[in-house]
Amino acid sequence: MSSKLQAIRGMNDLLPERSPLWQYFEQHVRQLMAQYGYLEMRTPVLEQTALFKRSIGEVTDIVEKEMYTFDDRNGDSLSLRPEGTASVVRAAIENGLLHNQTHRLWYAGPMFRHERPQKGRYRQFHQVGVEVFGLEGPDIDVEVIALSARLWQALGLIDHVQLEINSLGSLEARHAYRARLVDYFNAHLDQLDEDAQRRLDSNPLRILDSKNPNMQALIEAAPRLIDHLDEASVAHFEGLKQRLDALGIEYVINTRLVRGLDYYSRTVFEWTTTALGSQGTVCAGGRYDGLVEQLGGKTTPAVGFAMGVERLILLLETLELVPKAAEDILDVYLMGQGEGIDTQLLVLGETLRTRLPMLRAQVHCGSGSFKSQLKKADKSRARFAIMLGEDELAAGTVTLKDLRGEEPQQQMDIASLVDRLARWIEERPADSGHSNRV
RNA sequence: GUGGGUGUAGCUCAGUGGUAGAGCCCCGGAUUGUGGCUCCGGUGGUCGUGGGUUCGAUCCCCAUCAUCCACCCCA
Repeated sequence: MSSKLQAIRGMNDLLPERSPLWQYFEQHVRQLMAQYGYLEMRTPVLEQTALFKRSIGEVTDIVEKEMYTFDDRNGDSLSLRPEGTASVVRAAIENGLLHNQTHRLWYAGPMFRHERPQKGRYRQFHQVGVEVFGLEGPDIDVEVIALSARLWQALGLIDHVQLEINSLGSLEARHAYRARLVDYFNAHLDQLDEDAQRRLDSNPLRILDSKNPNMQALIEAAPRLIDHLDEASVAHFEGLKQRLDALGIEYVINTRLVRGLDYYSRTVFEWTTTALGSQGTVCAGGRYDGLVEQLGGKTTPAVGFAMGVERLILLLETLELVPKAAEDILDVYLMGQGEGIDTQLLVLGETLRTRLPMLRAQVHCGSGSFKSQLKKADKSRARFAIMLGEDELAAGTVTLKDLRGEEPQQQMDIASLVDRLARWIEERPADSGHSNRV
């Protein structure tokens, strides 16, 4: 077995059969970002380990036991990025993007965490994220949430996800609350399970997230972060809710909603689903006003989110929300039989692609009976077969066969063929099936 | 990192202590150059890997790797 070459655990190949699905999703993302005027940022997958230690938090699980960290040949400690925000902030600082400017940015790409793989969770996984710098009001928080809501709308997911919001308050308010919470739990130490006792030191806010039914009463009675916010954060949160209401975006306030990463403050939100088992969060984000400064830039308010692409695609598949047309990759399949026909097919294919750049055409290569070629044409999911044989060659025509409709096949010259296919391109279904839904 | 389930054909899975099967897929055929439905035929597997028990293991045992689900963590 040791000699067998295989992919690294938790790292998956995207097979051709599934790539149209990903492209369907990615096209919606690109269109969405364009709609809001967000610009794409691309950063390396490798960074200095120190970047993540300083941003995510030295004692978080992600940094302590889930990062792919190794020494470079010259002894520098490098890490594969476990998330996108730290890199974007680093790049923004390094390239001077944050000097009294605002930026609305997005990114997409692979992230790496050494976790035990399970449904919707892999060691190399993909995120699409948004980061906005230089804007401090709840208005931009709402824009970012509205942007994500629009994506769910476009993908047909809006009825299957729920928005949860909370406020973590200022850093000071949160630290003060954290102390109160630790006191509270310390007073009831005997009721805490093993996990909770461990978290009491590392991340006490996470105890509020516990799924242990035996602790729910204790958690219910715990002091609530939302009751201990500073005044400015309360106003910010009110502003957030008021604007969400104005946009008709439904939400629930989840006072137990916290973040695994240290850099968040004030607004936090999560889009969740019940359709994916235990990996219910498909998108999460919030405000991180302190991070830029923490990483050496000048104080800059910031807000953003990241979504898990694998989880969203899984959700689309589970709910059967991917329009069939998204998996059609061909309009026409060119085939035929006879002396020198293969060359004629290649020529015709190139002619059609030149005349109709939007046409998706594939030419049959290799041998095969007429029957088997037609079978391949059918399998290819192309709408039409274009057939060329000795008859057509002699007459200077081609035969167009509609593989999916009622119309009988027809012999025609090339000009008519181009006209007919041009009409098809006009009427063929867009693969963005849900975007027109109200 | 912890617990449990599963590894047999490209895919989904049966199966037996005496070296293996189905369906789908793929290929070919059912009169000339016509797919989808049907029928017939065919290709294809060192039964995840290594070791042990045994006269003999795909089957029992151990280990290992992979995968799935949950915990943990998180998008």
